[in-house]
Amino acid sequence: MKEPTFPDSPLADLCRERGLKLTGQRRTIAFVLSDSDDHPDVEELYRRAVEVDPRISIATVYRTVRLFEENGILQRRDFGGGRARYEVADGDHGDHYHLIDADSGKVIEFENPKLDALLENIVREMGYDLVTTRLSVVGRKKAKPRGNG
Amino acid sequence: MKEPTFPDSPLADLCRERGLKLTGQRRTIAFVLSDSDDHPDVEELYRRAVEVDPRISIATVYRTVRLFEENGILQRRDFGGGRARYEVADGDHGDHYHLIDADSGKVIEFENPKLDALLENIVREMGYDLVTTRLSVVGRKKAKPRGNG
DNA sequence: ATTGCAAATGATAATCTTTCTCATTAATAC
DNA sequence: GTATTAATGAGAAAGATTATCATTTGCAAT
Ligand SMILES: [Mn+2]
Ligand SMILES: [Mn+2]
Ligand SMILES: [Zn+2]
Ligand SMILES: [Zn+2]
Repeated sequence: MKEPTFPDSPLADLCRERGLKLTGQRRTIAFVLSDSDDHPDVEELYRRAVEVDPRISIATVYRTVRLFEENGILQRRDFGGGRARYEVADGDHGDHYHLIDADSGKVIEFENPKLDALLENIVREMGYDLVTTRLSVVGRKKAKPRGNG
Repeated sequence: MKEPTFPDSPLADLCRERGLKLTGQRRTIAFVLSDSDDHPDVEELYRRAVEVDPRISIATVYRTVRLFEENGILQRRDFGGGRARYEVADGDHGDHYHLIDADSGKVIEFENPKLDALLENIVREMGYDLVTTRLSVVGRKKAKPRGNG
């Protein structure tokens, strides 16, 4: 019966601004998401959310990420591996791409205006307007070249 | 009891070269794949294979695309929509990318050496060797600008 | 051509992620 | 505080893929 107390997160505010009903669960999930700077999948979000408020079900996490994505609050990512992953669609964080370490699975973000522009141009020259770019590269850490091999 | 007769496809030969046992089913699936120039999913491959030889199960199609992918014969693609899609990893067809028409779902292939090089460079400058590029863009057909609106 | 054996197949169960159902609960407006 | 309506929880269902296991088959050695 005791409700956990935590401040309204930026995402919770966004939720309100869009006229979405701000339930306890959504407030919790929004808090967890605002607090994350990685790319959790639904199971991981569920774990983090339960830690803040155990009165939450995984069904609601699924529902909420879908809702947030439909409302432009979240971005869904697919890094392979079968489950969707999510991150905040942050205005000032900006569009970015992902490099996945082939050995560790670690996700490294990067931006590149040249790449932005090139993709725009390619698509335009094919007679289309760019709607979405789905891009991730897998790489393997280079062995540092040594003076004496 | 009657076996369908069709010539060995390039992929069937590849299969033999790699020392993979060339079963009737694999010959059929290889034939169907060699005959395709699109990006079928497993269900679609199954449909095409059954047309050539009904003595084939979808389990074997799943097994075979996995085997072929592990052996560099096939490439798996993910265009969203829940099912993996496949195309021949053709040496002379070359690496290419995919533009998906947002309205029709049609897949349009393109190559772009500048893009190849840029991605290589970006990844290298982050200290990695490029292993795989997963890239597809979604676009919407531009309305042709008209002299009189 | 026959035989022997390991590997592949077919049918179906199991798994995994995500969505749906429906009875119950809770958020917002009055 | 009450009413209304939407959201939630628990579990069933769906959809894609993989695993299981008895049976069949490719292929190499006779
Ligand atoms: Mn995927
Ligand atoms: Mn997918
Ligand atoms: Zn990111
Ligand atoms: Zn292609």
